[in-house]
Amino acid sequence: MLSLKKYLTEGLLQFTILLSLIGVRVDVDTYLTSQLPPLREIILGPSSAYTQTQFHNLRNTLDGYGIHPKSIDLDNYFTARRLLSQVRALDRFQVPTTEVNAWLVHRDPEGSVSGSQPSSGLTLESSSGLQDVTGPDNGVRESETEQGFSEDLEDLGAVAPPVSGDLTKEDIDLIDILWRQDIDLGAGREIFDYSHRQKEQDVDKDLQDGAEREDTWSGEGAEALARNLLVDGETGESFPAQVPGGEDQTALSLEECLRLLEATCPFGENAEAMEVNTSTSEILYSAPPGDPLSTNYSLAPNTPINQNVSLHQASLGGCSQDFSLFSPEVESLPAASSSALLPLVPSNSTSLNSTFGSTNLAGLFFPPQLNGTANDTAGPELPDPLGGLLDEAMLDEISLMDLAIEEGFNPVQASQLEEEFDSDSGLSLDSSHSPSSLSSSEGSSSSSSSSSSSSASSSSSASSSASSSFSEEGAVGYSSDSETLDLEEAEGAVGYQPEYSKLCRMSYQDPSPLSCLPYLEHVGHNHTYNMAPSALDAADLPPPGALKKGGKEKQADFLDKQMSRDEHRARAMKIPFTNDKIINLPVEEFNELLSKYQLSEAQLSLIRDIRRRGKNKMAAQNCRKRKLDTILNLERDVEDLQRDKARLLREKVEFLRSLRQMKQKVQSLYQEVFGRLRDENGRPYSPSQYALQYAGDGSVLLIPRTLADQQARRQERKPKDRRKKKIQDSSKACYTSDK
DNA sequence: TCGCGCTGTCATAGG
DNA sequence: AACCTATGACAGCGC
Repeated sequence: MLSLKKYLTEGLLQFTILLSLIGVRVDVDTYLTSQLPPLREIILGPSSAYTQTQFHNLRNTLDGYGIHPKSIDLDNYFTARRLLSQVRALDRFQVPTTEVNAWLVHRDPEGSVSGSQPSSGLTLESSSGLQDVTGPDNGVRESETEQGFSEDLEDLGAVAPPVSGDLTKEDIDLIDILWRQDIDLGAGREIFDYSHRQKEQDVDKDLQDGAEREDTWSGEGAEALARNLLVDGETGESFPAQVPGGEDQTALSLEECLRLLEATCPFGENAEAMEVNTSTSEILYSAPPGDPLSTNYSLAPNTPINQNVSLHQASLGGCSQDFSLFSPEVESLPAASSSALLPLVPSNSTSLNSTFGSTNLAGLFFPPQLNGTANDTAGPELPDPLGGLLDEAMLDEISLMDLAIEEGFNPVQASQLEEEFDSDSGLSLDSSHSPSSLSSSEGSSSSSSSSSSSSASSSSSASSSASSSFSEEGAVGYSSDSETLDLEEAEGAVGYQPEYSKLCRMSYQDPSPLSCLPYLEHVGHNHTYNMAPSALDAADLPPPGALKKGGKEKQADFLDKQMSRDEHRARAMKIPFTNDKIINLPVEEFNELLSKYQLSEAQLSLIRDIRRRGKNKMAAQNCRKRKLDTILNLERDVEDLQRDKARLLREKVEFLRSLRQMKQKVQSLYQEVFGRLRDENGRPYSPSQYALQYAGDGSVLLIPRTLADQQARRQERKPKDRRKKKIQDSSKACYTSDK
C-alpha cells in the first residue's frame, strides 16, 4: 500500500512542480520569509500555521463547536498567496501605458519651427531641461525605471516589495524583453517608468509655458521642437535634434506634405489644433496632445498601450535653400552633407532614436513600395520598412507560437486566442474558470474535504439533538436520554454514564456524521495492543443478559457493536466515567476526576491509554484534513494562476495586434515622407537608390540604399548575437548552480 | 483475492 | 518534566 506520507508528500511536490511547469515561479523564499507558514511547514516542518492547536483550550473557551482551528490561518495564507501570485503575474506581463509620439515638422530658413506638441505619455521630444531629468546616467535611469515599475504595480493595487530587490532574473529578463520590444518599436525604456513620464510631462508643461513666452514660436509645441532635445530611448541621453544645413539637398514642399498628410492621415483637424508658419517653415506633420494618432493606434480605452505614433522632429526638407529642418542651431552648423549622405537631422539629435530606439531607419523605413514618382521598379526589392523592427520583435521574440511554447500554452490554443481577439468575439479564456468549473471545484472540495463539513454538521446536530443525527443515518429509537438509560440498564456498568452529547465535542472536525456518537462509529479494527489478556477477554465477553432477545437487548447489541474498542475496554474495566471526559478534559480536571475514584492500576493504565489514543485520533484527523485542505487550496491556486495566465496571454495578443497597426502606420508615413523628398532639381528620390536612415547618433540621413542595406544587416545581427550570448550565459549559470 | 481508501494507533519530534 | 499536538508509518477493515 502506498503510504499516506509518500502520497501526500509527492502530491505536494507534484503541485509545486506543476506550478513550475506552467510557468509559475514558486517563490519558496517568499513564503519562507514572509510569515506565511504553510509552504514552510510543508518543506521545513510545522510551525505557526500548523502549530499545535490547544483543542482542549478551545473546548474550554469555545466549547469546540464549529471551530476550525486552522481555517483562519489557512485562509489568510492563501489569500495572501493569491495576491502574491497576481502581483507576480502583473510584474511579468503588465506593460505600462506606452505612448509613442513622433513629429514631422519643418523648419523655416530662419530656424523657426512650427509644430505642436504632444502633452502626455512618453515624451520623446525634449528640451535642455529634460537633459537634467533624464540625464545620461543609465544607472539612475535604471533605478528610476524599476521604481516606476514598482509604482505601476502599486497603482494596480498590488503590494510588492521593492522591485529591485524582488525581481528575479526571470523577471528582469522579461522586463528586458518587453523593453526591447518597445525600444524596437520606438518606445524608450522610460515608458516603464511612471515617475519618469511624470517628469517629462512636467517638462512638457514647462515647455509649453516657455512657448507662450516665446514669440518666435507660433505653436505651443513649437518650443519643444525648437529645442529639439531628444531622448535616446536606449541610452537615455538627451541631445538636440539639429539639421546641418544641407542647402543643396532635399527640397520638400512642405505645404504639399502637410496637405497630403492631412488628407491621408486622420490628423487634419489637429493639424489645424497647431499654427503653421507658412512663410518660413511648414509643419509637415504634427500630432498634438490627445491627438488622432492615439485614436488611430490605441486600442480600447483601457488598453494598456496608448500608442501615439508620430515622428517628432523628423522634418524633412526645408526648401531648396535650406535643408536644415529642425532647430535654430542648425544654422550654425556646417553643412556636412555630401552628395551621398544627406543628413536631415543634426548629429546630436536623437529624436527618432528615442522614438525608434537604435533602429536603423534604413531597415526601418524602407517601404516595400514607394508611391509617387519615385517608384523604381527596376531597383532592388525593397524590404519591409519595419522588417527589422516588428518582424524581429514579433516573429522572433514574442511570436505567439514562441509564447505558446515558452509558457506552456499549446500553439493551437494560442492561435485560437489570437483569432478570438481578432474576431473581437469577446470570448474569454476564463472559460477554464467558469462558474461551473468553480462550483465543481468547490463541490469537489466540499465533498472531498467532508471532514470539515461533516464535522460541522455533526457538531451542530449533536449539540441540538443526538437523535436527529442518528436518525439521519437510518437508525431509530435513539435518544441520548434513552440511550443512557439503556446502557446503564444493559451494561450494568459501575458509574458508566455516557454523555454522548458531550462526546460530540471530541472532535471539531470528525469526518463522520456519527462521530458525535462514538458508539455508532464503525470500528471493526482489531487493535489488541496494550491490552492485557484479561481485559481482552472481558471486552470480548458478551455483556450480561445479552442472550435475551428483547428489543432493548437488540438495541444494546447494536450500540455495543458501534462502540469503539476503547469504550469496550473501558466498559469491561468498569471505568466510572466516559471516554469523552477521559480524552477531552484538561489535564487538571482529568487528574481531579481520577482522584475522585479509587481506581486500580490497570484501570488507570487503560484510562491513560484511552486519553492518549483519543487525542492522537483527533490529531490524526486534523492532520489529514489539513493535508487535504492544502492540496485543495493548491489546486485552486493553480486554477487561479491558469486564469491569470490566460488573461495575460490575451493582453499580449492585443499588444501584438497594436504593434501591427503601428507598423502599418509608420510604414505608410515613411512612404509619404520619402515620396515627398525632392532633390535640388525638384525630382523625387528613387527608393531603390536612396533610403532614410536613422543613424545611431540620432541623425536622419538620406543615404544610398546599398549602404543602408549593409547597416540594416548589421543591425539585425546584433540582437541575435546578444541573445545567443545570453543563452550561453544562462546555461552556464545553470551548470554552475547544478554543480 | 487484490487494490484502494479510510481509520485508528503507535512512535516520535517538537512546542 | 509533563503534557499536548503533529505527523510518518503501519495495520485492519470494508468496499
